Amino acid sequence: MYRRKIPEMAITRLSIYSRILADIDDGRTISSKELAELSGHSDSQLRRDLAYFGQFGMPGKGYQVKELKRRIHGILGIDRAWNVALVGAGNLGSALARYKGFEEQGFKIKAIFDNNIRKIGRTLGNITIQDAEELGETIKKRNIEIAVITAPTEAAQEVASRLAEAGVKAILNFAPIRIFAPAEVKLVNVDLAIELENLSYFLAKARKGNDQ
Amino acid sequence: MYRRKIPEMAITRLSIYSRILADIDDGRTISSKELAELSGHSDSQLRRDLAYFGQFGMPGKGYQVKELKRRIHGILGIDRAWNVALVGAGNLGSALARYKGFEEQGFKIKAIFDNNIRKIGRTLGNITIQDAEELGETIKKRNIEIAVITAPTEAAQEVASRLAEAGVKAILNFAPIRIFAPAEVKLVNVDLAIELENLSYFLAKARKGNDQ
DNA sequence: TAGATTGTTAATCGATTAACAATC
DNA sequence: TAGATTGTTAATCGATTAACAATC
Repeated sequence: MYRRKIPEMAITRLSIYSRILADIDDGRTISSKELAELSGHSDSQLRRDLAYFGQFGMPGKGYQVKELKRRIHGILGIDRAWNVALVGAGNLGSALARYKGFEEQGFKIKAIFDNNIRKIGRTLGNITIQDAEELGETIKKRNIEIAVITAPTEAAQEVASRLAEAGVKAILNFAPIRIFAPAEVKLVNVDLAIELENLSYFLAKARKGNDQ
Repeated sequence: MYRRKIPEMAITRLSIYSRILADIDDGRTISSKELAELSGHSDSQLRRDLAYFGQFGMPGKGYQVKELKRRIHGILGIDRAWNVALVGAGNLGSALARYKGFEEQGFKIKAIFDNNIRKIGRTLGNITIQDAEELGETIKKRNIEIAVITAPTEAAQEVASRLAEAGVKAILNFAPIRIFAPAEVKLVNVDLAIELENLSYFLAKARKGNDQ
């Protein structure tokens, strides 16, 4: 086992392997070749990705599916539940609050905040929307470590700062703006406009007659 | 101007530069150093990203903001409007349909499909939800080139195949599954669970006492 | 002209792939 | 044992960074 800097993409791929493994029987073994093909990567890369974290397989046999799942879940931190707060109960926030997939993966929404007086007190997926003023106190009280920002662009930085101050350790930001957080807070951005622009770039390029 | 393979990340960064430039006055010039700082990259990288597409600046002066915006918009294909279809009018689909940001960037939702009889005929952000059966015909009739899949996981591959067959050129897939499309269809996946798992990986690592 | 800043090359860095000895 | 497949090294590939001649 040798630990260097681990490429972020390797973590993303571990999530993908884990997704594929979920549909595979615990009792059997699987080779790096088979699992790699199912997930759209090379066997070489899969073995390399796993090697960052130790030895998992049996030469000549492959990987014990049950054990491999367990190890990958441990690495990804999804062998336990995480408490999550959602800030911003607009369209996207509401959709995420109702999305079953999070709960299934162990991400439990424990608080939802908004500053719109008409939304405060209503419930969303059986969580009561709270006044954003209560953010700091609630986050501490409910041991919330992950926050999802679905607030409007103008409010995003202020929200991020307050989340960091309240002790949140990781932020998933959907506001289309660069936000700053202390170095100890892990920040990931999901920007839907950027994804669409990626598509339109390819379309425009194809139109101009370049080689894909 | 020299054209090699252009890193996908360079395109993502162009979107970010474009976002920053939107708030900057058309009349002035801006140096690679200033724009790079505002967007969180290096000046060297910014010049490199632009260089893939030609010469934009004036040595000694910097870039004319108005012209730079125009060129980047052209590269990204956001100097025109694109017709978009949304497949799946559930929570996420509804949120995206109501999201103003798309329209502003020139991504115009021209059709929404679902196969739930109770949803068909209702409207979402002034588009009438249509029966998914009408997908092929409608896509052709309305010149839709981009589709967004917000259908359930089980339906995603079938939807993608029908979209490709109908002539869609690019697909943004929100279903947490690997889908296949013909090589000429550009496919981008946005997977919320993977993003959250990226966060939990870092949290779990920090817990185990490793260096961030 | 002197100062500033580009566009581009060459050097560096990091990630992926190929190959294979070790091992079941 | 023969065949299969791992874990890891070395080679390759690609992206980022540093440096600077060209230019305004």
